[in-house]
Parts: sequence; structure tokens; C-alpha cells
Amino acid sequence: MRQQLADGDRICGVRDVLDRIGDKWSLLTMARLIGGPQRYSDLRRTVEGVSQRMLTVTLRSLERDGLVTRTVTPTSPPRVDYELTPVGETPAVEVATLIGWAEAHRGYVAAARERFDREAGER
Amino acid sequence: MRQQLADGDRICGVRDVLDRIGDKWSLLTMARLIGGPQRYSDLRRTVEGVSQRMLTVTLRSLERDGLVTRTVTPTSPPRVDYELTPVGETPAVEVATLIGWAEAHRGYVAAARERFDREAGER
DNA sequence: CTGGATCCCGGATGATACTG
DNA sequence: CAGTATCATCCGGGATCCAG
Repeated sequence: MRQQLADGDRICGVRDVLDRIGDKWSLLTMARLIGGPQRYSDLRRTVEGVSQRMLTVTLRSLERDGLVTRTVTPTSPPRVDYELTPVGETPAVEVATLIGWAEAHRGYVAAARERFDREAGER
Repeated sequence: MRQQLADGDRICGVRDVLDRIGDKWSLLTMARLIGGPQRYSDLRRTVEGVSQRMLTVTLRSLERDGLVTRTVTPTSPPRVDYELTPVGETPAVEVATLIGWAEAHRGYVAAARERFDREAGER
């Protein structure tokens, strides 16, 4: 299996899917859903910095694309659980790996930035 | 190694790194750089739909973060090659996998969207 | 060929208030 | 608890022109 992308239309047709899983909150949200269903209120707390509105919007989009399911339990107070679909699980794990990488290389990136900015400043 | 994220500050500290590799053009650009250096003009053609400005901005960011290197060959006309750093290679491969997934599940997502919108319309 | 600089618009996102 | 509605804002990103 080749890793490098082929030319042309493969990409343009993929843009909309990429825009979904690649947007600001979907990455973190999907990663959070690994390991089982999560309640809305749980995600609200664990997806750092997400606003109520954006969490809702993000979950709707993921649901629309068939990557998560939404289950309402009509108790009082109501309870809603979100869960990855089988198809959604693959990119979620991928994304979690990416986040793990980001965590591990935080220092490297910070140092690289500092160096870049310093050298740019000297000029 | 656990896949699910831990609580709290891991995420907020990772946001800026995620915003980089997760933004609209970095994904495609990094994936394109797998397999060896690429010229600016090559990337311009192969990263579908990217504008001159955004390609430059994206490459600068990736360079600043130490994920790609920029090599100028002062010929006439000038030639500039971009290449993944060893550290940049890991997320690039990860990202390429994600793009492959997006390509493979384009149809699934499209169908899911159609169904979602149809059911929403009925109400 | 590989950019840098500027202008500018629209959509993404946050804040806030309200509801079943 | 789990949203929806509205308003204000901000900045991503395209278009264009210029330059080494």
C-alpha cells in the first residue's frame, strides 16, 4: 500500500470529510469518545475549552456523518449519550495517536518556535 | 500505552500543536511531503485548491514548528525545496493514514449525510 | 519561481440568555 | 441536563499587486 497520495481528484473529493474530522473540536471530541459512550455533560468538562454551542455543533456534525450515535434517555433530568460508530472508531484511534504525539512533542515544538522567532528577529 | 486522554492540562497545552497539524492545509501538505522533498511549485499543484498565500503561510508555520525544513537553491530561477524533519515524519504518516481513511469512507459519509438530512427534513 | 504586503469579506466561534 | 436562539466578533483565507 502506497503512503503517498496520488494526483488529482482523490484530494478534492476528500476535502469535506477532512474538514470534518480535522476541525478545531472534532479531533478532541472523537478522541474523548474512545473507550465507550460519554454523556454530553461529561464531554463538556473533558473536552477542554469547548463552548456549549460548539460541542453541540460538533456532535451534530459527527452524528450527521455517521461517526457517532446519539442516544436519548428520557428520564428527568434527561440524559444523552454519544458513542462512536464502528466506522468512527478507526479515525478516532488515529486521531488519539496524533494527540499523543502532540503531547509528547510539545517541548520540541515550543523550542523550535523559539529558535525560529529568535533567528527571524536577528534579521 | 493508553489511548484515551487523561484529564486536565494535557489538552490545553496541546491545543496550539493540534491547531497546527489540524488546520485546513497542514494535513494535506504534510501528507504530500511523505516520500521526499518537494518543490514549492510542485506542492502548489498537488495540494489541491491551496492558494499561493496559504501554501506559503502553511509551510512557514510547519517550518517554525520544526516539522519541515526549507532549502533554497540560489539558481536562476530560484528553487526551494521543503522536506519533512525526522520529527515531522511521524505525524505526517499518521495524517496520511487519516486521509486514506477519508478517501475510503467518502461514500459512507455521503450516504450518512443524505440519510440524516432526509430524516431531519421529514420532521 | 518563490514569495511578501495589503485589502477585505464571510463564515466560524464565543458570550449570553432562554427553554423543555 | 441538554440543548436552542441571537448577537457580536474575529480571523482564516482569497484576490490582487509587487519584488528579488
